[in-house]
Amino acid sequence: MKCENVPEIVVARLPLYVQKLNQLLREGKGTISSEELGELLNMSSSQIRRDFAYFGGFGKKGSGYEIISLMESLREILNLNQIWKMLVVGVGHLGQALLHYNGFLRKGFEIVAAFDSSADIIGKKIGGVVVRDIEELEKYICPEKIKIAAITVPAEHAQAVCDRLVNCGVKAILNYAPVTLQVPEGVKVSRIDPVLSLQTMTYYLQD
Amino acid sequence: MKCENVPEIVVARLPLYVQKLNQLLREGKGTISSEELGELLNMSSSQIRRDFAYFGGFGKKGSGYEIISLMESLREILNLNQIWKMLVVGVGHLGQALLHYNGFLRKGFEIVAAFDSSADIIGKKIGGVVVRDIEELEKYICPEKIKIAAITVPAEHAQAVCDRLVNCGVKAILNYAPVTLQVPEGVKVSRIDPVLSLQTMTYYLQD
DNA sequence: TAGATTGTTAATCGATTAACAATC
DNA sequence: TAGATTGTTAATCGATTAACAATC
Repeated sequence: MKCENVPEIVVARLPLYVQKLNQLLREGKGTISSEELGELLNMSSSQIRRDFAYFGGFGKKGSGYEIISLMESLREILNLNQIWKMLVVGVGHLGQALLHYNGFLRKGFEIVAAFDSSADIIGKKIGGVVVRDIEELEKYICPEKIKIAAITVPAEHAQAVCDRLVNCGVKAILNYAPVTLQVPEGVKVSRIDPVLSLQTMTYYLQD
Repeated sequence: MKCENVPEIVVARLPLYVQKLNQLLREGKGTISSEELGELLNMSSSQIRRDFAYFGGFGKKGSGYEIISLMESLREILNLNQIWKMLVVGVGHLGQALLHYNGFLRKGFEIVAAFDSSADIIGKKIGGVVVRDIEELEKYICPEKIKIAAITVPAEHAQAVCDRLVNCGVKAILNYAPVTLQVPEGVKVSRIDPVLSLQTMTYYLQD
């Protein structure tokens, strides 16, 4: 399985494949062609075969892809066969919603700690996790070697929190704050901002 | 202001510019160069100038861009100078979080109605909005001419809900369900799925 | 004026697609 | 074997960047 120089845009499609293959599996399907998978995901069969080719190809000429084994291979490539520990920093409305959401754990991302600066909420238990004082961030996280964090603090504090997280060895950040974060090379940031998405779509709306 | 054939990827960057310009404005800055804006947004100055050129260009050679007027122009292009009405379909944990979130309204997106199929929640008022029976979706939405909806129903119902929304004239969908929706041409879908983002980032993580 | 910075073009880079030999 | 479909290459398409004349 060769994996050098895979474009990021290709990597970003792999979870989409995993998700659809998982659904097909539950529906009892055994194999699928790139053509059919493409139709389900609104992409070309060429692109799918090209994407898989970066990792050596998983199919059988003439009959397509075995869904179980393809999914397993992709999950392996994406490092999904483990429970990833994750922090939440900022326990306002949004942070609380994340703590209550069980979809993360179901997909292998376990929220192991939450931090906030407000005395009103520090010490409370939310969604099974005790909220800690943000001042204890470094003390808690550095020895734990946690690689993933979600930032759900107000915009004006997001960069400072980000810096502290990066300083503690966090390498992947889910950024819910409406700001563009600056991070050193090697740290990945994904922005989750539904408002940006809406503002893009309104370009195409009349009225 | 020429606006034909603007690539979607360019349109998707415009809200990012608006957001950063808004921040700069609040900080009291008056003008900015493409170079400086690029640094703040982690992109090249060339790209920024090229993006603006699709709409005719907004700068002054030698001195850069006036922040207020650039922002106003971009907001106009994106149709942001109005309140957009928006529906939420599915009032589980996630839907309720959206109804309580005031960031949408602050940015010009007003949630005017919510729908669910569960008798337990129909009729309740959440975040200032009464939850209606999903069966009344068409009756409510068609005359209202609402263009934007958020789908927060379980994965297995998302496509059916989507079809009904599209049928009622909805043209922009914020899809929180973990499925790829099929929509006719002219309807835009934005997926909000933090798990997909996490699964992309874990590719780059060791361990 | 001199310096700065735009708007725009051409060159480069990278991603997608079409095509097809290989082969199950 | 014949039909189907992959893996892969080359061609195409589109986006980004570099460069610079125009000009504030």
